[in-house]
Amino acid sequence: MKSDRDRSVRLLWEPPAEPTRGPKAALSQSRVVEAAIKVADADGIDALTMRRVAETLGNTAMSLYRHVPGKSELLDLMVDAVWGETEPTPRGPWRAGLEFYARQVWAMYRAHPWMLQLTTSRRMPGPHAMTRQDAAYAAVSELGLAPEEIVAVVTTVSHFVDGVGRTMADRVQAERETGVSEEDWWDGREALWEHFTPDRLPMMTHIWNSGGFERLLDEFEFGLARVLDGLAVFIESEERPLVRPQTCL
Amino acid sequence: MKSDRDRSVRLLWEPPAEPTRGPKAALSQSRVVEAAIKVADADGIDALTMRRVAETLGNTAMSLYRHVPGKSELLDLMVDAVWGETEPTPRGPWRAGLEFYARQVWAMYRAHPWMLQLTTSRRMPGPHAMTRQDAAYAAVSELGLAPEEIVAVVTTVSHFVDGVGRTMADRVQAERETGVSEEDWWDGREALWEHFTPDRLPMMTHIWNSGGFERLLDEFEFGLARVLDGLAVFIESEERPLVRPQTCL
DNA sequence: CTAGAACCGTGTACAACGTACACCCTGTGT
DNA sequence: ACACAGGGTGTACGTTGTACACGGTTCTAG
Repeated sequence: MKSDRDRSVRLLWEPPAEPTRGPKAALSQSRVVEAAIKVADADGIDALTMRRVAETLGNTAMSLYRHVPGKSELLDLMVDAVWGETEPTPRGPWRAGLEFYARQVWAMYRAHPWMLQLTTSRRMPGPHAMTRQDAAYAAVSELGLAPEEIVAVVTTVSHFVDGVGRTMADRVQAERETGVSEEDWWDGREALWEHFTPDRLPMMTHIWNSGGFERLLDEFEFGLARVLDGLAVFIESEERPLVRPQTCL
Repeated sequence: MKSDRDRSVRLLWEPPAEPTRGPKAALSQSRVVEAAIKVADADGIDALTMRRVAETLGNTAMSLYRHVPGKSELLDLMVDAVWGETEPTPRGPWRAGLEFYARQVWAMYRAHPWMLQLTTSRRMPGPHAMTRQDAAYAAVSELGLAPEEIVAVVTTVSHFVDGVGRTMADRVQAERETGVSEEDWWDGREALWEHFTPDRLPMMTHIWNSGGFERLLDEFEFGLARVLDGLAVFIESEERPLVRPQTCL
């Protein structure tokens, strides 16, 4: 148990020690991670099998296990490698900082939608993810907020970006799996439209008939502006209401 | 293809036709869906196998296929059944309405965290999910918003709730899989704390030392209040800036 | 300079998954 | 009475992660 967890920590935070003996390795940890990211980018997280990664490297599945303890740890490494591609939030006014952070994460999710399909909570955090988050905290560090308020503010932005990202990622995956674009998919749904009757779905039919679904606003841009507006209200208010968790599961 | 999609629509929107001939069925579509939800609630979405569901019903795996076309469609049915457990948003002031909607969805996610691990975008929407969303649109229908603005406002709330829900769901799943509570997990991470040095992670060590991570604010309550504040700024402003998508993937 | 340890990659094998298929049994409409 | 529609079972296949034993390669200790 303990050794397992310590091993995972070392795996992410310390560079792999290179051996002094044995034949020269054709593979390496970074090459495996790189290849795995490429596979996930190209064909989605479901296509990421050990056999497939090995194949793109010209080796067999079991060869990967010399460089990576298992698939779960490979995912850890992939996640942190992708975080490493982002820019840390620079110092500056809080709103610009949070916006920068949000855009970086959003760009990351767009480039690697599979990131959102990986469970993140208990996954071991790596150094890149941590430093990026640290820089985001720094963006709101000089507003006189309590420490827990700093965390809450950044977390709120993260949750929003995660939310938009997830629906985007789902869309990408669905398009890849079915080979049908979002529009074509919904167009082919005559059997569904039959159930769109004004008595059952009054608002939806109204929005539909007035073309509201055809000229949608940008989900990310719209939502981000609102979230930052809301945080501004909080940050600029004199007395800030503290919200403590009561039964937070 | 076409018949496939039409079949999925009928599966969700029309009650299953009951047969006139043949032996009395021990199972039924609703019993299968019910059992599947119970399994997912108890042991997570990964434990939801056809064999396992059948077992809890006292049957074999293949028997399920008489009542459900396949696992994917079973998931569709589970999702819509859970939506059916929520209250539709009542009429009233917009802010109370959106708050009600957010709390309903949040409660739904807390009761069934696996909902957030299912891909939602291309999943066939069922009648319950649709009517709930319709009622949410209705909450902001009388503010003089353009149709696409109505959609954007509700979508923003949804994205936030999805975001909080996801981290909550991840936490629940991790606790179940490892049998270790969130606190114990992080406590056992000495090897990780060694890397928490002020030069690498200045903000995090500062927040940590001042105990900010130990008295966190309620993520849902805090974030929801900010998001609604931000939407209020938008709704009450005279000229609303329209944000159109440019290259939305 | 040589023996052996350390290391790299391979091949085989297993359990668990969704589900296609062939089968037998049960009950109703003609 | 009988055909047949429908319910449930047993077997089997392909795919997944990975444990294990093995053979080849290179550096280090004696």
